[in-house]
Amino acid sequence: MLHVAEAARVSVATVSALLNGTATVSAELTQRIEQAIRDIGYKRNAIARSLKVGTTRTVGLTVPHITNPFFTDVVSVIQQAFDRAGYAVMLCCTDEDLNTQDEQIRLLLDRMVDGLIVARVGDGGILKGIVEDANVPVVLLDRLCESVDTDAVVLDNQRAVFDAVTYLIHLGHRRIGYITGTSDISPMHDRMIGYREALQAAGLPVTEELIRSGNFHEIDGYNATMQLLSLHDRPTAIFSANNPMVIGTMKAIRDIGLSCPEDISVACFDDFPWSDVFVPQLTTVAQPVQAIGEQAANLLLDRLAGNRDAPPRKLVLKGRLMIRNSCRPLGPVAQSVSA
Amino acid sequence: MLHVAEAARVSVATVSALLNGTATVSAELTQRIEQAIRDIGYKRNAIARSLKVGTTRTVGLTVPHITNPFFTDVVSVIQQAFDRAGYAVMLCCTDEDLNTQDEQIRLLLDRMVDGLIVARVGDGGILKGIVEDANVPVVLLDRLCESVDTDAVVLDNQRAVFDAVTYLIHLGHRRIGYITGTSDISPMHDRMIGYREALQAAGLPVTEELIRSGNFHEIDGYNATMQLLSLHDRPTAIFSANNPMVIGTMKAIRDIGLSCPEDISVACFDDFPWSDVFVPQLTTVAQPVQAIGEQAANLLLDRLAGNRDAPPRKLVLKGRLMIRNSCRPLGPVAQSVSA
DNA sequence: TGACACATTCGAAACGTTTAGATTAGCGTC
DNA sequence: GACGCTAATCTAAACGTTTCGAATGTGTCA
Repeated sequence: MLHVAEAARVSVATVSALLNGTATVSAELTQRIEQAIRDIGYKRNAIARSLKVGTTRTVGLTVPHITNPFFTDVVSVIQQAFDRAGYAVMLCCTDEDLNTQDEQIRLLLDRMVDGLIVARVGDGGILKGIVEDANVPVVLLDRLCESVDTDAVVLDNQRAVFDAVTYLIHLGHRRIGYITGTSDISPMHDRMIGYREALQAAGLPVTEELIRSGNFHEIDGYNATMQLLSLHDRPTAIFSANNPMVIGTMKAIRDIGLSCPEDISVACFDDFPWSDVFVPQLTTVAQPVQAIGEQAANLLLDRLAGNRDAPPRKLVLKGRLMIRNSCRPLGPVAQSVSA
Repeated sequence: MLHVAEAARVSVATVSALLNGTATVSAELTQRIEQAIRDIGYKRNAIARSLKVGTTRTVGLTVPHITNPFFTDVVSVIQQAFDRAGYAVMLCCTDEDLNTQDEQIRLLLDRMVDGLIVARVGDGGILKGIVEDANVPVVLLDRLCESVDTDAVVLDNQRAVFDAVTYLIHLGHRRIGYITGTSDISPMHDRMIGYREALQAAGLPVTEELIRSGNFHEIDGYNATMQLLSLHDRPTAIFSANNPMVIGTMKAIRDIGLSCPEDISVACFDDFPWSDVFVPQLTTVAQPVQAIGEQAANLLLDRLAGNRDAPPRKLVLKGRLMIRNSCRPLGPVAQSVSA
């Protein structure tokens, strides 16, 4: 900027004023400055600017795994929203590990991000302190946190699973296996409640042997399914509360020589673009990823626009049961066949 | 840092020296400073540091669409690699649009990223100038650029498609539809050559009516497939050169009332985690996403470590044909049935 | 005792902006 | 012609670090 100022024979203050529109600059100087900028190929150094104005127009986004299609989609939407608003997004993957998450958040905070969107993992960590300090606004995504009271957008997970399991019950299923992730994050906790309540509402027993948990990965879904399928009285349907794990479920069903939906019905959380193209077409609980991403971005953008004092806002969106053909109705005959 | 210095009754220079290990600090002062840092909860301001040292330990990454599973995986790998090296990653999606890409790159450059990994779109734009200025190192990912001579890691696309199409020919297919993206990016260009050469090597004619192109989206694949399937002499196999588009291909096949592989064989580029779980299990060309991501990150990290003068390095990796059951052998009888 | 080397520590000038407040010029008014 | 007002421009002090070179103190050796 100094060079530009010299070339245009003005002060740096005038150049800055012109660039920021903070003061009126005469036509003549405007002309000279713009010429100098072109000649020199000057680009404003946003780092120096950030240091002075105390804002980086950059936000941090952490998710457990970007390869989980739910997060892929949400990240995509969030990125677009911030892009439109002129913000850059720093992306971090925490790999479902609390220490990693804390490191990533520190990294982001070091770089003076203006705000944070966090699909948190585990409980505890430095997040609580950051929210309490209230220096940088935080929006929780997908996963609430008991101890952290801040803006959030989540799904009504309990209701979504309740509906899905109730659907299975209406089809005639009585023994419904349930595969969950670790229950220290709110969606898994809430989904589990939805499962139990659906059974109870239908007067069915909650059988602990039908509930298996894993660490969100395909292999965990595979192992859990293997266990369920080797029960002496195996379930006629399986609901997987996590998307990557359902791949494992399908592989286990295949490897054990069964087929879906003939031998076992399957439903799961999160929709895929290809859900209705391949066989079986999976019945899923679709999350409104577009809305989730946009709302999360909007909550943060609103804080960044200066609305700091409003009390924390929690947005709860509804899932949608996408009924396809991976769950089959169970008549008395069918039941005895598959049992 | 000023506050820390005051609290510890030392100069800021000493605090800085301790933090950076650039000079030896006596045990006593070290103790006092560390205590002060804890008391105050001091965090070093990386923005101010960046301004002074001229480096941000941040890199920019642009991809056309993060929802394309190939890019999802590669982004994930790259993010992890830079995370390990203590770098933050700013992610941008260019939506296959050159202007958007240019804006994103400017945004990243404004923020003084130390380097750039670009899965470019279109040709031209500001990339060429940036590489020539050589201020920030650039690594091209997946897509080469005639006019831009810099580090790159790409697939041997021509060979990969040659192998896949040759496989189809060996199965007995003679009329093989080909669906490509816009040919202004190198992979599409090279894959097309692979297709043509495979046909020629087998003494088969290259029929232009069997070649359709679209803009990388599912809907484009759908339309292209619809066109191919309504030819009076329709192909017995379709190869889709782009992953999202193959979803459209499958939907078109379904909507038109045909089935794969009975009526039409399908193969495509890029593997999915679920490729071998659902029916039909797609035959695909798998890219070594892990290697691609790591190599790209390594090329850039090497430049960032100071190796600026080495000539541009082009890494070409091999694809792998994953043969599953979405392509069926075509005997004379089968051929007449499907024709 | 003075000179010298060495280890610590410090003062102050950068880095490239923004911005508050000072200065200057131009103009109308009385 | 002095005065005040406005508009345009400038000067200089930040922002929070790093880093160069100087200053200080301590011990060693001739």
